Amino acid sequence: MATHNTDLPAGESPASSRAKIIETAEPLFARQGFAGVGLREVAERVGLGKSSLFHHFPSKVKLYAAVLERVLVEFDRRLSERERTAGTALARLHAWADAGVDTLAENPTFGPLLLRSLFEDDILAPPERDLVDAAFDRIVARISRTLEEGMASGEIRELSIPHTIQSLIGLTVYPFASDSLGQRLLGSPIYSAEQIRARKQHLFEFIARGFSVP
Amino acid sequence: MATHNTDLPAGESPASSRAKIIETAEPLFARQGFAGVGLREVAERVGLGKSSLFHHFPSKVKLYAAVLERVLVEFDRRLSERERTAGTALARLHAWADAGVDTLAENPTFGPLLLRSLFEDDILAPPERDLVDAAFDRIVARISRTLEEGMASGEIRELSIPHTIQSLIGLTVYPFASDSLGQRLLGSPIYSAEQIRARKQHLFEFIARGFSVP
DNA sequence: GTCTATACACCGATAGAC
DNA sequence: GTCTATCGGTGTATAGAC
Repeated sequence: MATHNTDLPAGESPASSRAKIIETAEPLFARQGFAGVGLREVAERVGLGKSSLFHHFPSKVKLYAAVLERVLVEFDRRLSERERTAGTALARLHAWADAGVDTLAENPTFGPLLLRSLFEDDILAPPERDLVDAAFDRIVARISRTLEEGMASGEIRELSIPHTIQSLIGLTVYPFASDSLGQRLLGSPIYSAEQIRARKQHLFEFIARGFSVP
Repeated sequence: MATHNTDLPAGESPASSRAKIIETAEPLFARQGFAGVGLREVAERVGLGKSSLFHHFPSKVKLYAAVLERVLVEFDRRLSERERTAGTALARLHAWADAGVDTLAENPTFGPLLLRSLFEDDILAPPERDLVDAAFDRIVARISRTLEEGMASGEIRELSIPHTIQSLIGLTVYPFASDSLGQRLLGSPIYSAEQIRARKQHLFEFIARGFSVP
């Protein structure tokens, strides 16, 4: 009865325009950052007039927030798939590192966007900011819980949980944000199958060695 | 004989305006990134008219390059002070991690700027880009050499040098770029004496455990 | 070496027709 | 839901007086 067509082809991208705009803006924000992207460019790529964007998002900031939230939620979802891994805490951390690298490797915008969301803090304001923070907190809580569990059971050595989380981010997310440096350093793109495998192995070894009891 | 006063008060900041502009722009670029900073704001803080900046720097990009280069050169200089540390390769890596953290802790703009220089690659073009790349390469070469040396002598286990460098950057630089996240995670700013100490200890343990032979 | 004035493009955002 | 037209403001950069 609505004037809008809410009945969808089922299976076909309902996406409306909203999802399409988010997907189009995502790589631009990832590469250029919030300030570096103009809505004109986004609109052009979507195939809309600039003003039409404002029908779907009331402001540029809210579009950016929508992009970030989608990334964080998806990243968290990918980790959650491994929540019930094996028995030991260390095995779960290993599985999460594996899932994290897979997710970053499959989505080249995720590394830069996640990194930006972590150190460019003066873009989002309280209303949208809270959504992004909440998504991030879920990820942190997930890891913290398992670290505590492992330390309690004596499986993992005593270490500072916040510093460990920072280290895990630095070891996992950062390398997938620095694509060009990675390429210069490694000789081949970090997004190549070969380097993804190498990165995983490197990361796993650091986790195993860094976390095991003395 | 020159019309400009090239004779300096000796000890007093010669700085002319150039250095002052760089120092003023540095924290702005660190927080907001290249695209997020307007020359109007820089000029205001320096106490000049906007147009006067162009007398000292022919373009915004060259100012940004000058800021980045200064940071990279200074960072490299701080590492170089420990070049002749102790005897063993592992001790030198330890000393460099120590110096790196000290430098990042003393210069809150360095973390964000270094991180930006590593993953925002489409800002600088070949002429200025080469200067920044060269400064970065000196740091990488320094570390690579010592890693190779340690691996050759059997003091350090066999590992991928590029991936290890990426890991060291992620473990050392990244945490000092994410000030607000650090604060939310840690409870107190990463730039507090207490957290600097904690970060160092954490980092040292990861290096010792991650690099030692099986 | 600093200033005022200006050029010209683009910014995010709004109004209102269709 | 998309469009055209337009708003006020800012962006980098230049010209030229002082």
